Amino acid sequence: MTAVRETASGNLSASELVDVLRSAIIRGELVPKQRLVEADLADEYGASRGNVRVALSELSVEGLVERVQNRGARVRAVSVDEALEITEVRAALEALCARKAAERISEAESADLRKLAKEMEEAVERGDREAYSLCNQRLHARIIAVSAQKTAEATIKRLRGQAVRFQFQLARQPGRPSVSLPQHLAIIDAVCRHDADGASEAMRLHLESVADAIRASNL
Amino acid sequence: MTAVRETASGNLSASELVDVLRSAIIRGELVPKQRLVEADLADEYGASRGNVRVALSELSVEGLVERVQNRGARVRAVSVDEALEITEVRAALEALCARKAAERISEAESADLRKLAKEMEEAVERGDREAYSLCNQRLHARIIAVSAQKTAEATIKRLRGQAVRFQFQLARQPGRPSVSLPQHLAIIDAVCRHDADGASEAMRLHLESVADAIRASNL
DNA sequence: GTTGACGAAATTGTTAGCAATATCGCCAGC
DNA sequence: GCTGGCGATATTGCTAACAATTTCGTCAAC
Repeated sequence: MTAVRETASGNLSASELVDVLRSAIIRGELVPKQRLVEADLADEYGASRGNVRVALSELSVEGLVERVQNRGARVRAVSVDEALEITEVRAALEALCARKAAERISEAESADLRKLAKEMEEAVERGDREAYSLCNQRLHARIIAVSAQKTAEATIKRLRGQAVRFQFQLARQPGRPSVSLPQHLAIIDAVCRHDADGASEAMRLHLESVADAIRASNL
Repeated sequence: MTAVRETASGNLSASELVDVLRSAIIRGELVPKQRLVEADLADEYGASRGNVRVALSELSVEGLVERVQNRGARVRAVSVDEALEITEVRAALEALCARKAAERISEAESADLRKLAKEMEEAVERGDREAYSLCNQRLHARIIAVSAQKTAEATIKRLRGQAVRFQFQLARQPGRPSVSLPQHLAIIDAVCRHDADGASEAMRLHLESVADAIRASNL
């Protein structure tokens, strides 16, 4: 006899379960407003209810899950207004990172970034959305890594997790790449030229434009 | 015989315990690097070990507690470098809030802020550090409230909690008020005049100066 | 004197079960 | 037909006990 559920692989520890659930929420496997019944999740992922409980607590601090006393947990639904706020905060934080990155980028990292710029141009040229989206993520991650700002990095990561639904939706928008490509190139150029003010401003403008796109798409 | 510990009042729930422990860490009752043994805390605060466990998990997500698998939890010790990073992130975020506050402040709120400015001047004039420090906190809180940026507010609050040790140390510095007072007044003035750019820049400069003071005090 | 193995004690990780609370369906009364 | 109580069920909150892991002291061997 085969198991009823194949998702339940083995016994997950509390910390593993946090990662699994976070990933499930971010990937959209668990949708906003969906109820998260402790016993069901324990069954589904093959963990004890106590561990599910701890995981839900942590995810609620991260802002991915909403808990109400005695009434359980649900996947938090982020409104458009909230997504805009989050994008503005990200703009401020990533602008800071871009500034720091421009100040301390090395030759090797600089060459790496310029290669990425070329990849992005090519992806757009041949209309490969998938590749462009991946490059986009890599670019933001790379700049944050070069900036070496741990606090900002952790904060941005958490915020990205909350707004991921909108990012996803945005990447599918028709004319989007032709708007964002020049912005991305401007950011890379400024960072590589050690132009701190320029990098900061270019990043801020880029994320302002993201905010505008979110505003436009859901109005 | 009197009880060995009088702190254990009653049975605390998990959510209450989080607040109690957070407060204890921020107030310095539990010092950095101090080990947090689950059984001891349960005993001390009159809660079950399970609830202590959940509370420590949540506080570790908040960045106040450091956990290592199978080796327990301790109060996280924030280094000077980290405090500087945190202050820079706060600078970016609070500058954003100051900008938004300048854009949407009402007449009533404006009058309130100007009254606070007068209070601060008077506190400095009569050398009342305590009062000035309280006004300082109120000012930052007020501007964040007026800005109505929930995401930024939550993020700033968390970061403040982590760096509170340095804030405290800073407030006791001798010449500090004479440096920060004009900055505070400039912020208030710009916000009340609906000068968004000015408010943002004034706040950024103020927190840059805080970063400088931290840098100087611990070198 | 130092090193390393061994075992006891301390501490964390996990699980199952009980108690408390909220939710839902049902039925009487208006 | 609608409203409001009432009991059954579903679900969360909590606790105590058990299992696994790490830490620390002891002691023998070199």
